[in-house]
Amino acid sequence: MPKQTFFNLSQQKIHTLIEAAEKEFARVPLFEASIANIIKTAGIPRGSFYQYFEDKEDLYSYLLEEKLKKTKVYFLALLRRHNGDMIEAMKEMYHYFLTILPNEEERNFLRNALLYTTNKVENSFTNMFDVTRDHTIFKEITELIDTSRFNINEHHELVHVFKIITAIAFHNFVEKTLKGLTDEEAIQAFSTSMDLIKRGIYRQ
Amino acid sequence: MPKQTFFNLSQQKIHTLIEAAEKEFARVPLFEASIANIIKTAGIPRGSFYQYFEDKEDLYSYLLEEKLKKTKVYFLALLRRHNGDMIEAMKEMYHYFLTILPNEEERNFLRNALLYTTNKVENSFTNMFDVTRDHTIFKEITELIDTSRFNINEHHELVHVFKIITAIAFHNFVEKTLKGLTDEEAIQAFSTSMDLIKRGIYRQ
DNA sequence: AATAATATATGACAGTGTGTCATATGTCAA
DNA sequence: TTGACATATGACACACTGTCATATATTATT
Repeated sequence: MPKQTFFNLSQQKIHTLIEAAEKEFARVPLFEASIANIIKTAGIPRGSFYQYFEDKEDLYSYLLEEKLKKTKVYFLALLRRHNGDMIEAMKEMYHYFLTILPNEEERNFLRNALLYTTNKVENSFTNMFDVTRDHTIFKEITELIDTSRFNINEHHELVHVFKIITAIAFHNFVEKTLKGLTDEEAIQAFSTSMDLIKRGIYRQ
Repeated sequence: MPKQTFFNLSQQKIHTLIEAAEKEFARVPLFEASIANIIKTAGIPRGSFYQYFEDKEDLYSYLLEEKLKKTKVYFLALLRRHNGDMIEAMKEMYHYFLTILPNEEERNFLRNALLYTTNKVENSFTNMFDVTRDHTIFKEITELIDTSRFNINEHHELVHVFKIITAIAFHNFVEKTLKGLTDEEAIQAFSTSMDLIKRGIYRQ
């Protein structure tokens, strides 16, 4: 978490800094990103950076979490729109990330995050469902989900269902990027996988 | 790929170098690993390292691929033992990685690989099934798998099934590590997920 | 055996980046 | 006006990387 000093900064300065950081993290993945570059772009002295943040990762985690928060909100909206059909909501989410994301920089940032810190991102997303962490959000989500649709015995299996769906979604995204699949191919592959787990992969 | 010069080295020297590298990559994830450390442990001059490898990643990828090769062979053996039941084979594989892996260093190496280069590892594993890459291995595997068990229409859906299973396995491993779950909890969670996708998550 | 051609070894060095710290400057309450 | 505290700044020590000129070994050629 950034230090209080950072949050005390003027809106203007915060904005400049975040812009500079996003640019750098869109250019290269975290491990290649350099503080030197960020402060050069933002026009602040080296010492100041360490006044605001612990280190590179501190700043990165902050940006990432902010983006994930928005993503979660968006997912909730999708869930509502699809009357609690988790899989349909996720399909649209996937589609959104592939084709509708606004600008190049945003897409590159996401790409770098997913390719090089997959576990961090995936886990943060998955944890939307984790009861032990945040009761309110869990309740909000589970209320939205149409569990009658699911073939589950106990309520806690719902968490597993969500994890399965996201694990597959992330896997597909990574594969798409690494193999250079087209958006259509990726969406098609994801749909196939979703259909498979819907109906079950073993014969009844 | 390491340069020819590396492979021309004496068995002794190769062994020392690999030992040193494995130690370093078990200590920290790739991005924190330092060549300086490896050459110090191996007792070779800096210049020599660059005579053998392109850079840090070159050496790392080589080690990882070697380990993955062995893993794939092991998985094939498991598949045979379980008469082509992919899910049972994967359950045992998961169990093997969690509890039977020989020594601490091996476990840490794996841990760092899976937490920080998940996509690389996961994809290499998944590609066992990729027809476009290596026909022979694909054939060998598909012949082992008892497809009659599966609820699939076309043969290519088999690839999806494998991807789904591995995606979930990797996800669970990462989650186990990050949340510090016990081996039993992790195996239990994985089993639950497998059972869910076997029977299908949607009501028929 | 002498020489040339080629492969390998070595460590000094320039370049780049990180995190720290002593010092300077600003802010605000007593 | 002063002191206490918060913030800003850039020089610096340290760590690591990749390269290159030079030294040495190996093999082929006459």
